This record gives sequence, structure tokens and C-alpha cells, in this order.
Amino acid sequence: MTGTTHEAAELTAGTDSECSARLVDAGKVALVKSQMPRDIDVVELAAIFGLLSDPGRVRILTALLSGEMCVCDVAATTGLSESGVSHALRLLRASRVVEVRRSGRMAYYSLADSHVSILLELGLKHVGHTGQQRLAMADFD
Amino acid sequence: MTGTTHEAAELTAGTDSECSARLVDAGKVALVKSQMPRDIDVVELAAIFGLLSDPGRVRILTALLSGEMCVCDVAATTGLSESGVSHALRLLRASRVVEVRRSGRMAYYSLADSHVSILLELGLKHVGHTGQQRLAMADFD
DNA sequence: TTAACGTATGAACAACTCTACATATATTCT
DNA sequence: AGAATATATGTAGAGTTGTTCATACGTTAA
Repeated sequence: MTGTTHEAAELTAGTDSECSARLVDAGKVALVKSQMPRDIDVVELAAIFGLLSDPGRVRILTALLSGEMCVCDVAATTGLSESGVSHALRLLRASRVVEVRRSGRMAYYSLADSHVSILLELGLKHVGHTGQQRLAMADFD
Repeated sequence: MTGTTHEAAELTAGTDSECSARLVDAGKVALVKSQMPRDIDVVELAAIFGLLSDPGRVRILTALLSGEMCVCDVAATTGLSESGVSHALRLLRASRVVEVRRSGRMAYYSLADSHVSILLELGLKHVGHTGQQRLAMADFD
């Protein structure tokens, strides 16, 4: 998901060195290549999508769309173990997708990244789900 | 990414059996739980995000946002090996995210799933990238 | 036909992920 | 103080993923 190693050999063909004559439409290749996002952005974006690529995390984040919740309530809502929820929230917290508010021994989590929330909502809608809660977001198709 | 096995034990706590008294806000849990998307939709959505969770595939799909391209041009544009591109496109084709048009020995790929395209575009925008090509899509934020 | 070409596929390996269980920490209650 | 509670963390193992290299397939050119 984070892809530290698998990403290693990915940038073999740099910006300049065209090593291969195997091009069908050289003009288009040059144009599109010049419009490609920066490597760092590609990797970051893939990482964000990676955070959303696990059903457990999708459930957790979907639950949090309804607002702040403590760990045990998230577990009860999603059907995941409390340990599993805690691990998942740790990961999401490390990427600043969620944030914690602590009160006594309780930990209340909430969504902290509107970009991720919007991607999730859009995905849920496209997959056929219509939830009641909505973040600020226009209607697509 | 496909998560066949890791997903297995995920639905332990079914719809009815509340095995734990560990609830802080039982009312909210019941409400939010009733609004959760179907398991099948969660798994499908996670799989879709999983397709976007690899930098190589993000590059390939981003290139295809500019329109149909053959395998070798995609490889040249993205800096990936032709074999790698072929493998990735096979995966994306299996999920109907891209489609092929064959002409002689060439294979021209294009985006076939507007949902995925929109998620990708939104992600690219949020990550700071502004490409020239746009699919039909309103402006956010 | 044979050779070259563009693409597709198979297999193997290292790296990574998720889950489960055990344990740790911090807070509250008695 | 000690026990119970809510959450956090460590670790190990099974499973999955992406890459590479080799090879196969279908098409065109000679």
C-alpha cells in the first residue's frame, strides 16, 4: 500500500532519456508525458487510495461520516474487533485522515481530511449507496 | 487488493447478534449501523480504490485521461516497462476500468469507467496536480 | 514460409498487508 | 492501593501484491 520497495524501480525512464524507438505516436507521447503529474504527487495519491482500499477502513471511515465516535462504538458499528479498529485508526491517524479528541480514557475519532471524505462519499454514491449524512458536496450524475 | 481471504473473518458480528455491552452511545451506534452500506458495496468500493492504489496504475490511467493510447505509447509515457503496462492493463480490463480496441497487432486502450475516471481526476486535483485535459466534471473547492 | 513486431501471459520471488492474540498504558472506580 | 475499563501497541503468520524475466501468441512484412 505504501509501496516503498515496489516503487523503487519504477522511474527507470527519466524525463530525458528516450531509450526505445517503440513509439507509435511520438507527438502524443511527448505531450501527454509533459502533462503527467509529478512523481511525488502520483505516489501520494496512490497512497491515499491505498488507505481506502481495505473494506474495514472503508467501513470505519463511512461510520465516521456521521460524526465523531469513540473506538468501541466504531467497532460495534462496523463489526470489526476493537483491536482491528485501533490498528486501522492508527494508520489513518498517521496519514492525518482522522484525528483524535481524548477525554479521560475515551478516544473520540473524527474525519480530518475533507479530500478523503469527498473521495469516499463519491465512491459510495457511485457504488449505489445512498447514506443520509452528507458533507458539503454537489450532486453528480 | 482483491482481498479474498483477508475479508473472510470480517463479518463476524452480523446484523443481529450484539455480543458486547461495550457501547458508549448505543443510540448512535444503532442509527449509524442502519445507514451503513451493504457489505457487497463496501467490498466493491474497496476494490475500486485498490485499483487506484498503485503508482504505476495511477500513471497509466492518468495518461489515458488524454485519450486512447497503445501499450507501447503508454509505456513510454509512464516510464513503465511494456510488460508491466500489459499486466496492469489486464487487471484494469478485468475490472472493466479500461477497454481495448484492437487493430492489427496494436491494442489501443481507453478509459471505460467514468466513475473511476472521476475519482482519479478528483484525486489528482486534490493532490495539487492540474492537468489540461478534463472529463465532464464540475469544479470543486 | 520465415522474420520481425506488438502485445499477452506464466511463473517465481521479495516485499508488503491484514488479522489475531498477547500485552501495555492510561484513566477511573472502589 | 488494586481492579476494571478503554484504548494502544508488538509480533507473527498466512495471504496477497507488484516486478522481472522468459516465453507465447497473433499480425504484418519480406
